[in-house]
Amino acid sequence: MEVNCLTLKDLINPKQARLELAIEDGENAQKENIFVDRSRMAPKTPIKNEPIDLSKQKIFTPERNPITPVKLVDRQQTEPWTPTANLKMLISAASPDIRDREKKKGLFRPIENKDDVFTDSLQLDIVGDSAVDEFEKQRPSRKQKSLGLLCQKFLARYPSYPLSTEKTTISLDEVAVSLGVERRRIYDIVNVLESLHLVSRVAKNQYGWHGRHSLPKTLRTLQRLGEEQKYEEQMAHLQQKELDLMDYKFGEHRKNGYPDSQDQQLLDFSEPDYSSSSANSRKDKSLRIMSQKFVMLFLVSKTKIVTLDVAAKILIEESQDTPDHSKFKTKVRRLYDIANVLTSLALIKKVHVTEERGRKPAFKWIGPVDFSSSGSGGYSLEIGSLAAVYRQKIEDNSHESTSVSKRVVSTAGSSETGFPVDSEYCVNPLAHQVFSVAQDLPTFSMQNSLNGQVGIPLAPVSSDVESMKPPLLAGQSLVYVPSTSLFMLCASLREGPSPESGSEGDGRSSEIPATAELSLTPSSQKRLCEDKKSWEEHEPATKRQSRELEDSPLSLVLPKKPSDSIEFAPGKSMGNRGSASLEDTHVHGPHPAAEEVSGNATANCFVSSECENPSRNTDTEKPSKGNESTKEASLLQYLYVQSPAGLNGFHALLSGSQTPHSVGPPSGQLPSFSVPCMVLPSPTMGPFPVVYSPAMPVPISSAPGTLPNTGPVNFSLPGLGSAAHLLISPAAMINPKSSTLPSADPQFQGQPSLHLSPVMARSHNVIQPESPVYIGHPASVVKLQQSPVPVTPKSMRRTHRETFFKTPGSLGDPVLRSRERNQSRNTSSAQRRLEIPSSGPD
DNA sequence: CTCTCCCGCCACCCG
DNA sequence: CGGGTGGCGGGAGAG
Repeated sequence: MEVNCLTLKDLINPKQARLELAIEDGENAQKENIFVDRSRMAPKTPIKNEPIDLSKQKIFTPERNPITPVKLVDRQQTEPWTPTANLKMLISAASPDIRDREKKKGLFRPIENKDDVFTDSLQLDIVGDSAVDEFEKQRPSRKQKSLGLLCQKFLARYPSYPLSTEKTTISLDEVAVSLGVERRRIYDIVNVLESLHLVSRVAKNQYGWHGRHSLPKTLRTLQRLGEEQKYEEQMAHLQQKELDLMDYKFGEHRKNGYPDSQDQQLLDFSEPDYSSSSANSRKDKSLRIMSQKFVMLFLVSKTKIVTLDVAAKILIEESQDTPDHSKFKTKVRRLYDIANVLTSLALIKKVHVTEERGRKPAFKWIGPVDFSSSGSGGYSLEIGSLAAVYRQKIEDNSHESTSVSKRVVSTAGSSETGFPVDSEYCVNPLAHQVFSVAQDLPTFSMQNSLNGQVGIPLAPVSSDVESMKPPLLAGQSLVYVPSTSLFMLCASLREGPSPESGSEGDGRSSEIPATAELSLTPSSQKRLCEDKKSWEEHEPATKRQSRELEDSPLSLVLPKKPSDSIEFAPGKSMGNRGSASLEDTHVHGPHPAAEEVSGNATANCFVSSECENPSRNTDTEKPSKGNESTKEASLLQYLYVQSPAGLNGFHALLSGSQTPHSVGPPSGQLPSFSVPCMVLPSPTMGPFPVVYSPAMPVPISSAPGTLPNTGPVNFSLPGLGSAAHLLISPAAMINPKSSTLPSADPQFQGQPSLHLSPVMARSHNVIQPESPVYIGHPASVVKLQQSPVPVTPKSMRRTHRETFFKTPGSLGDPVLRSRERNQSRNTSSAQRRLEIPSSGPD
């Protein structure tokens, strides 16, 4: 009720309402960090504040950050109505229908306006005087209402990696109100999130927020399922067909007898982690299932690119729907909805695939890949049928000219992987891929690569690696193309495919039995769910964390922000060696520029040590590691590789001593490679050498616990400053994209960074802007730049937040606030509602 | 034009 | 039955 009042009030006098809110904020800010605060704070900490649309939004610029709250306030005061409000008014005036509609939605609208207002205000600041632009932006364009944006807002409310102890409940009503949308839209978001286990239904109108902790696991499961479903095959089949037939007729493929029957149930493993009683009674949950299948397609795809039409066709086939055009159309619509959510999760990114036929909308998986199915290795690619040769051109929307057209020959087994695309984005940089990439690199624009991010395959994906991996050569593993200022570091850790898989399976099994079992049957899946559930619910946080490590929240991590730059598994933060080591490293190494080598070595040592020490991988290791690492460091040997001509002065140091403990190629063919390596960029790159020391040897799967362990990758940039060091967890490297993208997706990435030490943050801040790696990504840059200051409160804050959950410093954090708010809400829904008015509408 | 996908009607289902 | 859910597809904005 009160909510209504509030909204009405707002409606009547938005400005006033806003002020009131502000006041309240001030009052309550400390106990309740509310959105309101957020909005105000936003200027300071843009990151959390606004969900940034990775793919779409270019609007946001660093400038925004500087904005001071004061200004914001002033502006608001001076401007009675926000542009958005005006716009809306105009619109409603113009259209009676709209007006009516507005009235109907009256309750929601106000809030929505508020949101818009804030957003607008920010934008305005950015834009400056250009009223026109402002207007344009102000207008509640379709984009502003897009599901993706909405989803980002939604996600912004919750921590990506909530503490295990903390249970966040999501009230659909509340969310809908606070986001100013109809509940219907929230369902769309929640359904997709639920399909990934980011949330689960707790009760009517109530969802539990789980965050991304289990995402890797879920993805792994989906990948496996996808493999079982032979989606890859199906996709290949469809693609091939398209080549052959311009007109695709539904039903043609069915004969293939792809397993479709099980899907429903299998996919249905989305059973909530919370023992949600009611949970999914919905008749079909098709959106959820669709979402899962869609994800599966990416996961099984070698290219990690899925065109909507193919996805739609596969889905239609499976659903046994009559393949009429309308169905197809509808499917595609749904896929867009799903894709929007997935995009806001930084799991996929939009691209276009150009084939003979023309350009097709598609999405590329940019999320974590380290979770790779590896384990069982069960399903080997037997895609002999794929022997289709097709040429695809993938364009990254984000940037103009660069499109790479590649010819992909998929021969049985190996070829598919060869997709340039992957390499392009470095999602899964395999040695061979790297090669191809290198050739193509010139064509890529920085942006592209950046968007895609730099990827270092720390944990080779078994599937991909196995079949395709060519022998690794020192030269191959690292590619640096100065000309484009794009540099890619690719190292594949494991060589022996077989060994890897085996090891992986073992390790994994040991660690996560449930996973191994996933298998095909629905029951198993359910089990999975249950396991997860129990796991989350009952398992001690510490244990859980350790496990999670494997899962790789890490992969998500790319340092958007200084603090974020290094993400560790959330759990890790607590005591994991990984984090500790990193910190130590930072502490030690930061100073001397000269340290490029020595310092790097040190850093590497740490990393390598981790790698070398299998034990560490397991949960056993701890902070103590730092010491050990140091010791070991001394032992490490590096091979200095002169920059190949092509590399333009890029230097690489490879540690020869290291041997992949877990993976250890039987013959030790490429032992040298498995080692962490240091890469020193040439002058081109700038003063700072980049050191990359992936814990290559450890296949993720093989040493699940270690995963994170793989050890952080160190990039040290002596030139930048004394302290400039970048440590990137291997996992992170794997999914550079995600990390990079994160900029768009502040919350996710930002939060994870538990371990960043101030130094780290500092260094990042300094470095990133300049570092080639980051250049391409506008968003990332922004974030990075956010805190030019050596140690930004923000970064610190985050760190604390993540690590300790709640700290004084974190107060300012919107996310945290929201989280807290939610928790408080949990207590009573009624209260929540009450709160909403005041706090909710930020 | 095509691509996207918002919007909200209305059918399901559950309590 | 009422209300929470969510399938579905018309139709319009964006490019």
